[in-house]
Amino acid sequence: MNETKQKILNAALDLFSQNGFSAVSIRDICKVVDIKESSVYYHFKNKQAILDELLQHFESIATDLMSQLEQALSTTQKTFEVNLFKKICDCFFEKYLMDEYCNKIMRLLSIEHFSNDEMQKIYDYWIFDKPLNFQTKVFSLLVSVGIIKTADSKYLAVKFYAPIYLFMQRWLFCGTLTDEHKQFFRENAYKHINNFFKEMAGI
Amino acid sequence: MNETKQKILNAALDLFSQNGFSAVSIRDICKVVDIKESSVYYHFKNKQAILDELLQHFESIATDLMSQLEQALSTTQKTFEVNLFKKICDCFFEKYLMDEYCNKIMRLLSIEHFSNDEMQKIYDYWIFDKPLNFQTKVFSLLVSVGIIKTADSKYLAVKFYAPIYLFMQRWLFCGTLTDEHKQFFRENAYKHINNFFKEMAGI
Amino acid sequence: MNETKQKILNAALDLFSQNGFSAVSIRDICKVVDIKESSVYYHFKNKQAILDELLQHFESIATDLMSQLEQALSTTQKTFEVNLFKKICDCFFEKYLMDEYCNKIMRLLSIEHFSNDEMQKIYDYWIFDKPLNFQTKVFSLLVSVGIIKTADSKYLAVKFYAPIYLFMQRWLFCGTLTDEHKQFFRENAYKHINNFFKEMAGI
Amino acid sequence: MNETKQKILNAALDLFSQNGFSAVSIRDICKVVDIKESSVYYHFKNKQAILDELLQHFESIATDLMSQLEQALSTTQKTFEVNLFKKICDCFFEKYLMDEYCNKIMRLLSIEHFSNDEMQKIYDYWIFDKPLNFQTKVFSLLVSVGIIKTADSKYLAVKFYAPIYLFMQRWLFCGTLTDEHKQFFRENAYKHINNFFKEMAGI
DNA sequence: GATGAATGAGTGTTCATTCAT
DNA sequence: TATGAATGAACACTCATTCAT
Repeated sequence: MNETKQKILNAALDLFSQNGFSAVSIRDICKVVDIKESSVYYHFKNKQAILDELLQHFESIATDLMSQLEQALSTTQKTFEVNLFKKICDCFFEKYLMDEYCNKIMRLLSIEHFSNDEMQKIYDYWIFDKPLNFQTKVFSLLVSVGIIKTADSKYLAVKFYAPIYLFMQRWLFCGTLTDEHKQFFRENAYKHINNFFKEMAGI
Repeated sequence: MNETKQKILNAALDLFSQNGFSAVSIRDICKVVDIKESSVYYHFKNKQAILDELLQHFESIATDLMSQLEQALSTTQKTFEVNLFKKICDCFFEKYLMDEYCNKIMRLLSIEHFSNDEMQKIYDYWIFDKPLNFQTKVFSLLVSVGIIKTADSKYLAVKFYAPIYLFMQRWLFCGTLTDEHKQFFRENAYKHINNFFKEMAGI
Repeated sequence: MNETKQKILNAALDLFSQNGFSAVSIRDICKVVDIKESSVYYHFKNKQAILDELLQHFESIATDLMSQLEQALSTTQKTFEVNLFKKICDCFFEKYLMDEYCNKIMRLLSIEHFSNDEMQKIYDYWIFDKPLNFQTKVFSLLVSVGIIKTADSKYLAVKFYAPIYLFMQRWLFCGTLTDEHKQFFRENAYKHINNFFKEMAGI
Repeated sequence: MNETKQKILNAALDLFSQNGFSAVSIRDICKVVDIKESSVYYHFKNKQAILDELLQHFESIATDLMSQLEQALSTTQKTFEVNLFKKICDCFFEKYLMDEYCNKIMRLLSIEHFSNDEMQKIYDYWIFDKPLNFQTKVFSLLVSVGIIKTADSKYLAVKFYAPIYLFMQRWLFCGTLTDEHKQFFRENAYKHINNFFKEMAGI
């Protein structure tokens, strides 16, 4: 892709994820990229088009990761459960929640989903519905193979995901995404996951 | 308080909670209150002052409610646990999370905490730290009196609060605060609480 | 009416009538009125609203003049024909075609009616249809009282009005409306009218 | 001529004649021709140069037609009057007023002559002065050979041309040049011409 | 208490044009 | 021949704020 266009996208993502779409002006972006405002309109139809391209790219990444997970889930047999778990850690935590690009988009969605219907939809889908649905399927599997006794896999998914979501909001979606914050998130999240499965096994 | 001033505060809160502080103009507020823009400046130094007064009012409410809870906690003895539970439901759920005023402020904080340091602090304190701390104390009590075996009350607090927080974000802080959304939240939250204490008792 | 608002309307009319609506910027108007651009938006919702107010004022003037003429026509009897003729000269020529305000609007319409549907309608109505209709009625009357033999009053109206329309375009709607141009128009128009009625009488 | 250049000229004429010169952007033209904006500047020095070339072409066409008419007039003798009449219908009506190219230019001139001195001159010359002058000469001839009694051939020219000019404005220079409009014009114009000469003969 | 009037700074966007390739 | 990339100047419009009344 064109170099300037990519710079604009990068700068826009940085700024949007920190202040939201509407609070960032074309001028702000241009200051970072060091081009004139009119030049932006060579690469993008309008401000919204920058956002659209960022969101579209995010959705293609997220779609890909999620389909990898679905794939892993559908091919999982008793003996491969460990692999599924590893895949979830890799695709959902590292490459999704903690990935710099995805994370910035999520913070942007967190800001704008209040006043923008389209972003509300994307937010709900990728932050709530999709993860919870997938995790529900995972727990259904664990129930069906007898690892877990409880039948309400939907509630299990909430119990599993809610603390992670809380840590996300606490450490990943606040201010600048520092390594420190990332570390806080990782520690708390993994501690929770371990505890969760320990208790699960206990039941 | 002056009637017009109160009208301005009400209109501002409505609009701020739906679109965020910076996305709402003085014009927008005045359209609702049916006054001229310059009149606002008789009652408030500037736009920020409206926000400040709203936040201050929220903090006084929240402080009061929380101190009621702390009070209830400190006077709780074995026999009064049910009263404490009722108090939490009343002061934390009904009068705090689901109270119209508090809820609007929280949604406003949810929007603006990304780009505003002061609101970030208020958000973290009243949405994360304060509730989690209080609930940690409650679980400590329950442990100390032998109702609960597990010792990690901090993690218990997260496990208890995180689903509620997720439901808040899902049903209370999205779009307009309809009775339907409130009902969704209430159902899901209370179902979780009941399940939580059932499991707790089981352990 | 507010003084500044009136100044804006005057300046806008001057500029619009010379260059057309879209070729005139808010800046241009402000330079003339000596106010800042943002001040315009205190008095008018947007640029279009200035135009709308000008057109509306024109239409109220024109409506009034035309209803005076219709009135005069309906009360005309054989002996009052001279009065009707005088009324037409006064209301149609002096106060309509050659009136400064109306004339400027007509020139503006002449420019913009090509690319603006609403203005096309106004142009057609006030420049073509209304005058031709009225004049057709006048000739019908003259036929009915036996002054004129020919029955095709519609064509008579065209023959009467077309040269006037041509002189309008030639002298009134070109460049600045100077007294010289006005005089050219008046001379040619009245010469035509006299000739026209002389021939009429002859037939 | 270069193919692309011709395409640009065609597209420009279409657009200019509908919206005027300044309301049409290089972008608009390029969208039609399907080239990039910068390419235009290979063929033309600037936007104005496109207009100049269009106008120049029109003037050469018009000059040619008019000199044909002058030629026809100068060689006309009593017996050839019918041929002159036919020539006028052909060269002035069909190939000039109703010719697609000329018509578009005339509409463009009609729009821009208000704010552009050069186009004002061209407009006056080719729409008013030249036709009226020629027709004056024709009527002088008709007077000199005794067909017409009246001596004021200038006024005769106006009486002849003004209705045609009015029909032009009414049917040819408004909106898109449809066949329907063309037909309206033709009917009304020829009806006028016939009537005109009938009356003439009668006198 | 309230408002009419004004304004400086800023916003997204369009446009004709240039120039190296 | 054509275009990718850039830009300065302009545009309509918004906004928070001020101040005299």
